[in-house]
Amino acid sequence: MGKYVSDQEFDIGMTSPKKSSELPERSLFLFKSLVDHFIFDGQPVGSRTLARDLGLDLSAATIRNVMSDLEDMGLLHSPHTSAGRIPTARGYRLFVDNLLRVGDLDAEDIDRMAEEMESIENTQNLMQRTSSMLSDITHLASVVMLPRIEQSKLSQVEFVSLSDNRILVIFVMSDNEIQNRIIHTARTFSASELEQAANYLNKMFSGKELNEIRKSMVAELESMKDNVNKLMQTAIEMAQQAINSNPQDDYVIAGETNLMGVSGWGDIEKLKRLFDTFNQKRDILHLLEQSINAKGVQLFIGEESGYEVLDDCSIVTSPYESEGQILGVLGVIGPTRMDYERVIPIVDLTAKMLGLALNSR
Amino acid sequence: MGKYVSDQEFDIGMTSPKKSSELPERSLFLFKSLVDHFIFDGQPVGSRTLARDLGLDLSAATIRNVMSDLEDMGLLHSPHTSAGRIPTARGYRLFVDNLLRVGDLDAEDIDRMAEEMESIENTQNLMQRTSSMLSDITHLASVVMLPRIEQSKLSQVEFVSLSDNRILVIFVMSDNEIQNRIIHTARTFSASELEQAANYLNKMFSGKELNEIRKSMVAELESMKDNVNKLMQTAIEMAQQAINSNPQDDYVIAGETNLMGVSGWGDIEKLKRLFDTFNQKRDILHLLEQSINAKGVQLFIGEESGYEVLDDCSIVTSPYESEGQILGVLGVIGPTRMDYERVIPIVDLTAKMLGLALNSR
DNA sequence: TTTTGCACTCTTATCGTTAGAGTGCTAAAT
DNA sequence: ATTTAGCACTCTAACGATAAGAGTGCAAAA
Repeated sequence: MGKYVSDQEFDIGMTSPKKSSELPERSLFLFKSLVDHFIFDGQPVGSRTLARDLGLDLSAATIRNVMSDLEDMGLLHSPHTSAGRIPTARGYRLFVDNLLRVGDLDAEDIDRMAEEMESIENTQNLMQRTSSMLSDITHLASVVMLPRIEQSKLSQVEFVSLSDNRILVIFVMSDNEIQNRIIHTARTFSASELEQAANYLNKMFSGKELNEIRKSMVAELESMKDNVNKLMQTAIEMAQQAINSNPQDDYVIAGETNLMGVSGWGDIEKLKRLFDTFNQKRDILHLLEQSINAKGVQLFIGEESGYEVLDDCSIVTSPYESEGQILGVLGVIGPTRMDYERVIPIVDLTAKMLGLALNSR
Repeated sequence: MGKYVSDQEFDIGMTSPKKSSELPERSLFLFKSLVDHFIFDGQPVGSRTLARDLGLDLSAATIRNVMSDLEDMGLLHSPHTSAGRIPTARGYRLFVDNLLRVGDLDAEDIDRMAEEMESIENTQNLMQRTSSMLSDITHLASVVMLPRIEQSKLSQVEFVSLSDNRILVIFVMSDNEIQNRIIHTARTFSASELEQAANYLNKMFSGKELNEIRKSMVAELESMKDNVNKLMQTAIEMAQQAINSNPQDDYVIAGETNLMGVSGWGDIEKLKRLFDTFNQKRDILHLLEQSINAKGVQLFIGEESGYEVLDDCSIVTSPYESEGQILGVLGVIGPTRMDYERVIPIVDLTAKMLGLALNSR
């Protein structure tokens, strides 16, 4: 298996891309160096350090002037007078939009990942493992939104009669995922009635997406009112009921603990709020859904996410798709000061590989 | 619904219960007061405070003498010379074994809990919600071990043929839990063959526990060698295969974040190790399994658990059972300095209610 | 435009000091 | 024989002063 080479320019922007011509070459170079430096060791970086570490023939004072300009433009920020400077959210944005050169991936990581993904049969497990691998490789927290079952296709319906008017409804989805629900019916149905109903539904809906099915069902129910095949009606109501109550979890998360002990993350109260947010899932889910129609990797840097708890976080997401159909979103969550050059291609590739793994089913 | 009144003496001890006669009444009283005090506000408590807060006609000096004795016996411990004293693990042990008077529960909590439990149909969800409620009420982290599927009874087996030699095996368990697995077969089976096989298995094994089934299967396979009903043999192998791969999670956990920001829990590295332990599940599971044959509530205080990460924690567990059969263990994890008088009856009751909820299915 | 020099600011670490809390011990009191 | 009072002692936490170090900004020189 070959090395990963980014095969597209990442469209990472939410804001219109800055014209880099607004800034002289040198300022940009210094800026990038500063961000690199800060990402590396997490300390505010001052003019001296930069002058020393860069091979350039520039004095600290010159660099100070440049930095002062950059600060005026809102790209840098000083925690206090005698500290160095750190990038602002806008600074990171410029950095990832215009300055970033995403690296290649370690071929070994890729092989391991591909191998493991192929060996997993169950979709739920696949998502779980994908998330684990993603967080292991990036050393960040990782989330994988589960594929919307509405968007996967129904492959087969079966009814199994249990005791006492209880019927087990089984939906076999095209990705081998099984959905099942026990429903209670008004009267008892015979085995042949159930078989008949299942046949009907299979003929009718097999191969269709669940949300498609949901729509046509309403019409179906109408046209059937007088037709009076009571069983059919009940069967469809059953299926309706089974679709509507969708208790599946919305995403899996892994490696949250990687966020503990991130330098500068000393505040335990903040950390608690962050973890609570993960557990409630609602906010994170909204955020992920915003990326579901993005063409590729997407970033939310600091306050850009719009959620206060995530102010010190960056989120890197990518939708994953199978057979041209977007199924969900995955991504990582980490400190704004994360190694974007490394993380972005990893997220990108993971999404693609997950798509492939889902394809081969 | 009435108030909860403890209907048994909790057998909480791991060590042989201390004879309280070894200590004079007054010392015991002072000791209990000190523990109460420390549990309440988390600060080491000194002789002055105790003398003041207790109505007793004792000077601080006297109390100091008593405390000194208690310290010699390993029940108390001073963080440093000029701090007050705090209970040791052995101290807590004495406290819960001999000094504890468990309180009654808030009737409102009980009603809410019972109501919610009844309304949940799916076992997995029941466990999840039970854990959430338990952590909400106690403000601690809570774990609920999932019922061993080996110990729940098989109610029905069904085979559904999918395309390409793939067969969906469905086990309907007595608690309405559904187990299913897709298996691959060497050849294609007709619908009637599958039905026949299912009928056979149902007749053979319905109403039996899975571990029981597993045992008899081996014998079954032997006796069938020459009998040559190939289908049967395959069917049994299928079921065997389905039972063996048991991908279910071992426990659910809720409210971990309650452990963040516990006073004295400032060390973020420790916290990370604790959360990692939760995620790996292995150690916690071992611990829970130790309580599976206890008669009732069981406590592991501080180092008693034997796991270093849990040195500052206490774990309160109780097995839950349904129809006389022990199904699993639930419990809470919190700082050693937790409100035992409140927590113990809650854990006890939750286990009982979970048992009841499982019964009525 | 860049650099040098310098005054200035702010953080961090260190040290000494002090106040307060709590102990342990001894001698007196009950 | 207990209990209490008195007192010296220890340790922590808080405060302030001080000094070192890092980094800035600005003005004047290169």
